[in-house]
Amino acid sequence: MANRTLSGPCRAWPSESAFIREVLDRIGDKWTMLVISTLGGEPLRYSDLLASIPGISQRMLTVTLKALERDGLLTRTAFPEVPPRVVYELTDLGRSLLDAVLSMASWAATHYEDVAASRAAHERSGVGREKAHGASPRPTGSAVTS
Amino acid sequence: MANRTLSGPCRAWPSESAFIREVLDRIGDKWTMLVISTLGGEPLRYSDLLASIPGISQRMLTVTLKALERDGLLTRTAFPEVPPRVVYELTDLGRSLLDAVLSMASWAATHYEDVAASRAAHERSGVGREKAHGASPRPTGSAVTS
DNA sequence: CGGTATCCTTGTGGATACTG
DNA sequence: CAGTATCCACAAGGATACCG
Repeated sequence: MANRTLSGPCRAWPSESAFIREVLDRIGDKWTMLVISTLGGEPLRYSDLLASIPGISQRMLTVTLKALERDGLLTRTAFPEVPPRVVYELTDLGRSLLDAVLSMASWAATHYEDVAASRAAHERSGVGREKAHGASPRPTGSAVTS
Repeated sequence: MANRTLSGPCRAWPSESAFIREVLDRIGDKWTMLVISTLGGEPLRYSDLLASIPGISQRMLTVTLKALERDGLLTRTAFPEVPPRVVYELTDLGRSLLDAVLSMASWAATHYEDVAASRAAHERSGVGREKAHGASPRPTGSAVTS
């Protein structure tokens, strides 16, 4: 589980933007989270990762893996055989992040439909059209929740 | 709090890539997490957000807020006063995501130094040089952990 | 098998100016 | 105050070809 150090009351501190920026710049790209979560179960080799992550290109897999290795989130182990075999595995640090990633995935799995519904609703009441929410009589000074 | 539905044993299922892709495409951009975490404490108005999130442009704040509103993660309430006042507030759905975001921030705060250290180490032993890790006694067919 | 190298398209987002 | 509109730069990333 992720440490719960700072989630006492549900209150976010403003000055921590820097940390969020940091983590975002590292794992907020298109593939990093996917690689981490795929590697979460067990060590995998290059070709396995390539196959397990639909849509990723060789280039991006390599780039992502190198970045993660540099940051100490995974290890790359090459066996000098022929044909070559290379295994990637999360470090403890990597696994600690995995927990946060799974927290995200969990949220996505749970609330996916809610988001989809909201999107659909916004499309219906639509682009350019005024949102036809049932007859709010607009008393003086009433706020408009768009 | 994030539901912990799928974080039993620390094992990631492969087929959930789709969900991670979803959540990533939504909140993986440069500002979304920052806006959510900034809005986590209390409702804020446009100008507050602009001031609280260092480096964000008007354009990106507007774009991000609209996307979040569409997805039902926050509400926009405009008070028809002069000068205009608009307040943004997380919905319950948004707050549920906030928890996962804080989980990320927590990880960043806790492990930031580890990552920085690893990066520094890779720069030192660096680009082109072999990593001189102290004598791990490799058995026959020794794998190379780069 | 496990990558690199190169090229080139695209999306993201910054700067700036203007509006209700 | 709270946006919109327009233009543009840059880098992320896909396609393809090749290498040890």
